[in-house]
Amino acid sequence: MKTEKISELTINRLSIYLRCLNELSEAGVQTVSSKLLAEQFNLNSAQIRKDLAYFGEFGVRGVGYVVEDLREQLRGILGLATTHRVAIVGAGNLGLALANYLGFQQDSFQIVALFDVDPARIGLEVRPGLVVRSLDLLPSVIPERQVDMVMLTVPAVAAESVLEMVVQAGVRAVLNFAPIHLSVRPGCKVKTVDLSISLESLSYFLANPTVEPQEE
Amino acid sequence: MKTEKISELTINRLSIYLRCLNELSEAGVQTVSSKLLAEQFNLNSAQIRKDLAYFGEFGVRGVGYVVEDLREQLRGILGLATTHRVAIVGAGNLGLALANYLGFQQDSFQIVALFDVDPARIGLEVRPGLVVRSLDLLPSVIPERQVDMVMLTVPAVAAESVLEMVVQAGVRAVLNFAPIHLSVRPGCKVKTVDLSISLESLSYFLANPTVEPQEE
DNA sequence: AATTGTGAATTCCTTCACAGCC
DNA sequence: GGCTGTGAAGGAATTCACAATT
Repeated sequence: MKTEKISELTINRLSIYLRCLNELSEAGVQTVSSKLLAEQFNLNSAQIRKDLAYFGEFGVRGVGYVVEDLREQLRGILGLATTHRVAIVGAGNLGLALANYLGFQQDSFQIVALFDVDPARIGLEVRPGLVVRSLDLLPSVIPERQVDMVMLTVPAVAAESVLEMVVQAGVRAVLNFAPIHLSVRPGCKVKTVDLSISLESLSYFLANPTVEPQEE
Repeated sequence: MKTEKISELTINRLSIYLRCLNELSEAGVQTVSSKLLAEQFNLNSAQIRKDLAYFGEFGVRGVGYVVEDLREQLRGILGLATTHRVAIVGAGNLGLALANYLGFQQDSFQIVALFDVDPARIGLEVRPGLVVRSLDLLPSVIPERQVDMVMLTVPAVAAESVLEMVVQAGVRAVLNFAPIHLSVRPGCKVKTVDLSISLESLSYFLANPTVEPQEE
């Protein structure tokens, strides 16, 4: 285990490797080589070995990696061994879609609270046990329900002030869907999913057909 | 205008600059310096100047950039002067949320078709003029409605085969929400928005609190 | 005086290539 | 023989620093 700082790019790839290991495990595969993993997502095998080597020596020379072992290691490294308790702020189309998205419920992320400012939405029971509550209740509900992560699906103009509330309530990880650059706050990690940027990047590609399409 | 290949990172930043210029324009600001722009999203001012310099000399030394001019230039470069016609494949929670998301409708992206395989969803009128249609109709509807972009909101297992259909129908730009690595197809650009990766990266941060939070 | 545009320097990330091990 | 782990090389992106321009 090195003490070097580990880049976000490496962490993102660990998620990708883990997903693949889950499939291999499902399929009953015992071991896998970095070469085989690399071919799945056209990456370089040395990159995979380097990524993993930041965290330990998980492989067996001449053999590869034991699927079950590496899978458990990655789940541990990524903090997925424990379930995260997630709140969604903003019960519009996107917020509700995320609340109902099955991909999260089953796994390591559980939606445990849902907030909005619109009185028309407050009280709506999205599914059994998950009711839209007033944003005013956020400061008390977040510690009460032990929320450790928030998804922000509020309009861009509201995002900065809601982030402030959320950080004050002790949350240290936020996934922001508002198309805006949020100011950096010590101790709180914010990741932004910006659909406009993605769409505009596709638009650029369409407008400039000389450029060959490439991996993002 | 250089002939160098321009990185995806540069293109993404152009979108960010454009959004800021739209706000400045709205506020009636005449000119802006790279330094001021940089401070908005803690970037380096040289980076902004370099990004812009790939496409031309838009600035005035000693003055900065004329907001309206640069705004129009960026809209042109990003292919936003013309409206894109977008189809959504997969009318589940996420697909419907995107179909109703106002952020797109007003701007350069117009949702003009919506597909699903589930008979229970086919025929649903999401809003006036936008009805969920059978996936079987995709090959004919896409050219008919002049769709040039697709958002894929189908389950991961279906994504690869739907992508094949979409590419066959002549679409060259796809925004994929399925948590899977899609194979690269010549002439078609695919961008993936992978929420699991984002969430797991936040989870890593929570599990490793020694690391300082940083810009994504 | 202020700010752009850009070569040079730096930092960061990826790939190569091979010693070491099973 | 096959595959990992890693130092060294190579490549890409960012930042510095300054000449050029208004």
